[in-house]
Amino acid sequence: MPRPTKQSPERGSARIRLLEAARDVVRTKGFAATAVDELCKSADVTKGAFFHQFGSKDALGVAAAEFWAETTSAFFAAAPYHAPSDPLERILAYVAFRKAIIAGDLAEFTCLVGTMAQEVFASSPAIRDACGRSILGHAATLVADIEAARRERGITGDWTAESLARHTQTIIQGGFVLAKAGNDPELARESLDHLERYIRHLFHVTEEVET
Amino acid sequence: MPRPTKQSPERGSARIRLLEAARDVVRTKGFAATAVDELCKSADVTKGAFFHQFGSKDALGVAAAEFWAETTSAFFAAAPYHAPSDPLERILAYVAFRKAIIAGDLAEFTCLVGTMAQEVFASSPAIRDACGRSILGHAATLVADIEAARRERGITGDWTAESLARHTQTIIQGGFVLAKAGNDPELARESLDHLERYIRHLFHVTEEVET
DNA sequence: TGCAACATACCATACGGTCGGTATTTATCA
DNA sequence: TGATAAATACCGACCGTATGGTATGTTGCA
Repeated sequence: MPRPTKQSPERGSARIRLLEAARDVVRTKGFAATAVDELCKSADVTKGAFFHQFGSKDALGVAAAEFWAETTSAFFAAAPYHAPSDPLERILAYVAFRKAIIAGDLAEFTCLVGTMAQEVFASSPAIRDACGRSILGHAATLVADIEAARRERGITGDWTAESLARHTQTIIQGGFVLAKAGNDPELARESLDHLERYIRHLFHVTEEVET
Repeated sequence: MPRPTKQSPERGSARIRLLEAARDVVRTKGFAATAVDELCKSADVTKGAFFHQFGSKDALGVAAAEFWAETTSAFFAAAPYHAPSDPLERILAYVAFRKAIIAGDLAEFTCLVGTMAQEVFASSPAIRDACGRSILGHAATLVADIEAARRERGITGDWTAESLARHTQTIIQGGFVLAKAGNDPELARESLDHLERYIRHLFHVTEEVET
């Protein structure tokens, strides 16, 4: 419920500015190492505003995970990989898109909720669950295309569309871990190449897919 | 250089006890959220001993990552997956072994250095690099078998043994992230099933491998 | 007039780290 | 061999700061 005023047009945006600051700072330093004061400074907001908007640092964590889920789902919904008419092509375009957006600084393309989940899975169930909903919710957006591709091409096998969708997220998240540990984004990209190869294998397509 | 005495036989083990405590506590709470005092209490050691052994909390982090690298490499060197005479079978046995040891509490089977790397990749290059060496060093232990299997079976393709070895670690690390986020170890196991299927595909083996 | 949205000063505690001191082992040398 | 010096391993009280959180006041709109 932000409310801008005439004298200070920035007023009311404190919540969103804090969520954006959390997204940027926490992705870089982790949740525990990020101080509330630091977020306030980064968002140019006072501590009073912080604790007015979020009752606690934990609540900010939950809100940040939900904010992440909202913004990323909007981002991926608008992404160009949905364009192909063939569902398998859409899936492969998704993988290519995920690979393409791995660029620049590590903290810019890695995943907020994946990082937070690793840190707080035991100490803060609320944050953990919000992270889980974000990751698994995103995985769920891939299921329909996988199932459609499977039906269309008469693919059988002892795997489910849901599990393959989650597997893509496993590889993306794991790629981020390797990229951070090795300080090299290429480590994340190369695993997406393996994922693409795996998917082509599953659907018996070794070359380019034609509609 | 620990040195036990007659009066206190526990003496000298402070360093190792601290490293073991770090392994257990940091895996559960993360590095930043783990206080030095807490490690001392958990290891039944005084703060003086801590800062005598490790000049700083950061140095403890580096030592913990190196300790992890040493203990895990000994663990995997002694593991039964090396038994098969066929290299491809050894690789598949490795994947099966990684799947088998995913049991019990999340903090018991997840990876210390993967967790730490995510947290400190930007704030502590020393810890990050130690984590990177542990993960990539472990990946390197798989390369020889992958190359042997490839040679033996005349497999070609636009992928390298090194990259496939790293890909296995991507899937393991990513599986841990999903397992934590979803609070369900099965999420890690199911991705290892996909990895097994992928490897079989790569080597044109769809059923059991016979020597 | 009431209430949401701040702002500011303040607080108790927890944190990483320091420091002077002691006990025990090891190296040195007459 | 025995006295002694040097070094290692450890103890525990203390320190300055940073931290999450609170209490109280102010502003501006409905």
